[in-house]
Amino acid sequence: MQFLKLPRLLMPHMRRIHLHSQPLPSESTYRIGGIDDAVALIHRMVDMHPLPSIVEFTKILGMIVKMKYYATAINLYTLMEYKGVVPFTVTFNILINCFCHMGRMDFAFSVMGKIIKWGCQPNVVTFTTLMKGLCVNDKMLDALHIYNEMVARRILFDDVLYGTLINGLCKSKMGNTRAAIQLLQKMEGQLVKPNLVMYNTIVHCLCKDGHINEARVLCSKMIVQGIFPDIFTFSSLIYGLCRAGQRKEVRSLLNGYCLNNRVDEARELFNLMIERGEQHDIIIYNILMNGYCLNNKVGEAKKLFHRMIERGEQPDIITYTILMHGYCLIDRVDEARKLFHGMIETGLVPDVWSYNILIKGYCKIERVDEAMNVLEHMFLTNLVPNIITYNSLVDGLCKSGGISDACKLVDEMHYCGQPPPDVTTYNILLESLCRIEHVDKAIAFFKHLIFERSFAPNVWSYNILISGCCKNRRLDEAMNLFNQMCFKNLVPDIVTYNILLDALCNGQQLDKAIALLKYQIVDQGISPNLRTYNILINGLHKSGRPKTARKISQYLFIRGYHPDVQTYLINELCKGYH
DNA sequence: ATAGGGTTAG
Repeated sequence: MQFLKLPRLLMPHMRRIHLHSQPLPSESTYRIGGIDDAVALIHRMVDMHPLPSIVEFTKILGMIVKMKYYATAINLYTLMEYKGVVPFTVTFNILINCFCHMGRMDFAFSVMGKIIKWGCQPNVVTFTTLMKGLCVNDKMLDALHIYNEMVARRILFDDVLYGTLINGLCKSKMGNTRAAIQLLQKMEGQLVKPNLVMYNTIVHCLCKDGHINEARVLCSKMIVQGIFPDIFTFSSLIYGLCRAGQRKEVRSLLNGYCLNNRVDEARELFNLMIERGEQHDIIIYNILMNGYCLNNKVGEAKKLFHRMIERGEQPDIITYTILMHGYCLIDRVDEARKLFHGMIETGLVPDVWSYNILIKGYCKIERVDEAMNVLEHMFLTNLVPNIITYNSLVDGLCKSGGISDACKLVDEMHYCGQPPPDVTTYNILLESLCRIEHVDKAIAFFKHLIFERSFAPNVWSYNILISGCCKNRRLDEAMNLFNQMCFKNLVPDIVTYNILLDALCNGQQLDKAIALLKYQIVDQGISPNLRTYNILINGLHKSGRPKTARKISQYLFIRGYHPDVQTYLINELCKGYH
């Protein structure tokens, strides 16, 4: 792995900068140790007579950008221009890159005007930089427009431009991986050929989205073309196989785990890699171990853990956290704790994340006192808990019946605020109030929060209260809350509608439920989920209307919504949840 | 040689 880690060690500040063109009287080489050195150097250079060449200035600006000091780079450029340094295209490209990273696409575009003003020509790099900026700032349509603009200006595309575009397509909110694949296919007969970066980009996206089979097809294609998978390709595939079949919403409902049998395929791939002597590293071990943990095979994960140590790989903090999480998922928190101490013994310093896993674990098995002890331990080591730490504790306190302690903790957060409570903190309390105490108390507390603590409720907050009202058969109040949330421009989601549908079905108002489904859910473009299906069909069957149930099934089916065997199974598992 | 694409895990 030395090979891969090397570039990371070669940080910009380790480089030496040579001012061959205009040496200073005393020395011709500067050591740039950090951002301060770079800034100081530019300040000295702008006052030299004659001025050093623009190439030297641009080199240093480039280093500053690599250190991610975008605003600094821009300020220094302004100083340079003021002192009479004449920029060229490369300098402008750096500026555009800075503005893109700062999310200021308006300024990035204004640099284009500057380029023309200074008599320079934008080149393929200029456009690639702009395109990347538009992609990451979620303006994919404008990015495609850049592409057309380049065609009009007859600027030749190169592999980096295509790589940028492919990545943009894959990651855009439209999730257009298919378009990216099409673009790749179109390139095959062209001058610029698809390369490893482009394939890896698409394979990674396909795997993340769970389209593991398509990713494999693409891998075969790249091999046929003589492009061989590297460590990134393998890690994407292994990650994809570990997560295959795991639906995010279900995973969260089932407290993080959901079974699939493709982890074994992931392991086969891993073994294949090792047999072939491919490069592999700690990250691949971590991905696979996490796959085992999420699929209820902590034992396998632990075996892998020992194996990696035998092979001379040093587990890192993430390795330990993954294993700890695995044990917490099956409620073996003491095992997680042992690992935690083992980690400290090897000289690793636990971070907030690893503490949070332990705290969450103790809360889940209702040993909140020990969770609080862990919090104390965090304070002792001068680690600052984050909002997840506190929210886990608040939830734990609520679930073990200590709602008043939970309120106390939230008050502390509110008054001494490091960190202050967020909307999730309050939602946890509201949910608990609805469940344990009374919905009236929850609503009163809700109002208090809005007026006294300028609480900004979200859709989830309303869902909690609406559900609370419905469970107490107070449909009118539920509808009032529903209207209130719409009035606040909060858009009800499928969870909101499922709550209402459930209430209508329970209140024998099935025709209203059907109208809600047709005119407020489907017509508004909201996708019904499995739960929606189940609520309605069950409701209709219970009311002795099997014909209507079939009609509704058909209605949903022809619109592309249909449950399969697995979804029914999941529905059964998730009963009682919305 | 100064500018632009994929950095995967909790």
